[in-house]
Amino acid sequence: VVSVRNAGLTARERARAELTREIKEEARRQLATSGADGLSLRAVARSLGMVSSALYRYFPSRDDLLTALIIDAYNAAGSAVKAAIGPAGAEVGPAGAEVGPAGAEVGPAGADGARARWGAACRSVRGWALAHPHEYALIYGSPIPGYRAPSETVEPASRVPLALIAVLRDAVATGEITDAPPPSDAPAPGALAGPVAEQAAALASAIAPPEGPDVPPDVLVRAVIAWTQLFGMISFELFGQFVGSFEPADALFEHAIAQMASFVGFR
Amino acid sequence: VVSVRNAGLTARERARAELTREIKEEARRQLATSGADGLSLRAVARSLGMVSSALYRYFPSRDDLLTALIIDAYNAAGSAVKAAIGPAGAEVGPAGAEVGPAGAEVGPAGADGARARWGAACRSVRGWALAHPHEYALIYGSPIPGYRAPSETVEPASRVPLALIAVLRDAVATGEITDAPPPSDAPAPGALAGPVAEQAAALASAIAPPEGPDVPPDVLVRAVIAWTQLFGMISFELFGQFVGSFEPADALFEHAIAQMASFVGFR
DNA sequence: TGTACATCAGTGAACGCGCGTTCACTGATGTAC
DNA sequence: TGTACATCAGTGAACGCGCGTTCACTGATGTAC
Repeated sequence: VVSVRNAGLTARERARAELTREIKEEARRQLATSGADGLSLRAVARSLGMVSSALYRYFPSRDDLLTALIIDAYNAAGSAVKAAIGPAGAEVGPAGAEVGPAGAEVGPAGADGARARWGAACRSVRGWALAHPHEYALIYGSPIPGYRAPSETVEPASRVPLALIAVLRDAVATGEITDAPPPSDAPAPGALAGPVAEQAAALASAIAPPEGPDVPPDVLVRAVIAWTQLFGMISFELFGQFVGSFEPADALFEHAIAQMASFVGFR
Repeated sequence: VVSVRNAGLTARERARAELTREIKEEARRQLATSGADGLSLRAVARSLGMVSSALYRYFPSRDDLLTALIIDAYNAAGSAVKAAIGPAGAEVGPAGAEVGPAGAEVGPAGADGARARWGAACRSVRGWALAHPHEYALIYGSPIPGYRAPSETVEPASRVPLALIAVLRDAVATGEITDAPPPSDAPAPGALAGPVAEQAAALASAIAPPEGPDVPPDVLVRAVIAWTQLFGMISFELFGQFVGSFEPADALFEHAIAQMASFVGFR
């Protein structure tokens, strides 16, 4: 019986899918109190009214359960960002790169302008992190001692960065981002140094779509800086480094997002 | 017997100080393999050739040992930064704030200019983090489940930020930092919004020295953004988010430090 | 300077607990003819 | 449509392990007179 979607699933298969979901859900709940490496198969089984050995029908080991949670978390974060930035922007043809940095006011990329989409992406990362702090810690916090992430986590981990890059690419295509370094008076510190330029160029061409313009290395590097700023700020907020100064941090985030968007070069 | 320094210490006292040090050292070593919440008193005792109950003569509980490690880590990070920025800059008198943002090339604050000191501070944080990744994770990584940091950790935790602020203050005093927001063409996104302005002003006056100029809120907020950028980038490097793109990250760090120094307003 | 007593460091056994994983098993669900 | 067999989910007991903390104890180090 080849099943399409859900209908053709046998009772056993449906039960298995359901229980797999419930196990992960309960495990996520326990992350909150015990942290990643306090996660206990026995405790999860107990909460589900099962015997601990039964879980081995669903996950061959504790680490595999952890891997599943990590992949889910990356996917959830990626989906949040993708939903925030909306559909892919203007589908420019292969030769759309010559718009120049002094375009009109309204960028035609997607429903919103590129700057707004970038801001929405940043906000959505923070929003997801605040709503799921333990899953955030799972993927962006300290590594779990004794756990080696298998290669299946690599692709999910790239979803957020790729979504951000998509915004960059659209912005470059529509001229909503200025290629030149941000107007700093001193000429020296703004220029891309050797190794960074190489790494950025390599990355830019690795992620270049089959057709359409590249993201210039300058832009890419500035975006990486903004990206690390965002995650640093989220980590500080979640992990308590702001207590007594910038808490609540909502306003600080809005300010930082705007500043860093300008820094990246968004018009 | 009132002891001065080390001389007047009794043999018992010296032995106790020595063993306390060794226990913490061994515990730090174990952080590397087991992580913070895998830290085991029994394992530490075993490595030291003692029986586990003996440790209770030195630390009343596992959490107290953790607290000691956390305080040590904060202090070590703080010392690294303080050593990097060198002696406090130009000791300007109470009315040294009127230098204006268009000063001369060579800033007379300390041995180096303020921009160089800021850069050195950033580099020293990263250097310390790379040399002590597990202690970095202990204080700046995900919170340890079930552990509540006692209030004694608050003061050590403030050492790094206070050191950075000292650089800012010196720079403001000597006019090595431009108060105006970084030259962004759009006027709106650069301005400080309501709540951030208030939080920044409150913080600025809370940390103001008895005499001498304040750090303007704009500068403070931009420095916070740069500060979170630095820690975000360090965390990404240590926790493995850069693998395959910007690794090794030395050049990226140098570039980011320069860019963010300009962003903060350092001349 | 020497003795009597108090303080302290470290021992070893024990309490009570939780963990991941394996294994032989029972009973239900699915499949092939 | 019904039967025989294979697959799978869940059980319960067990293995071997490690943990934090307490407690009564021995022996060494320090202190007061």
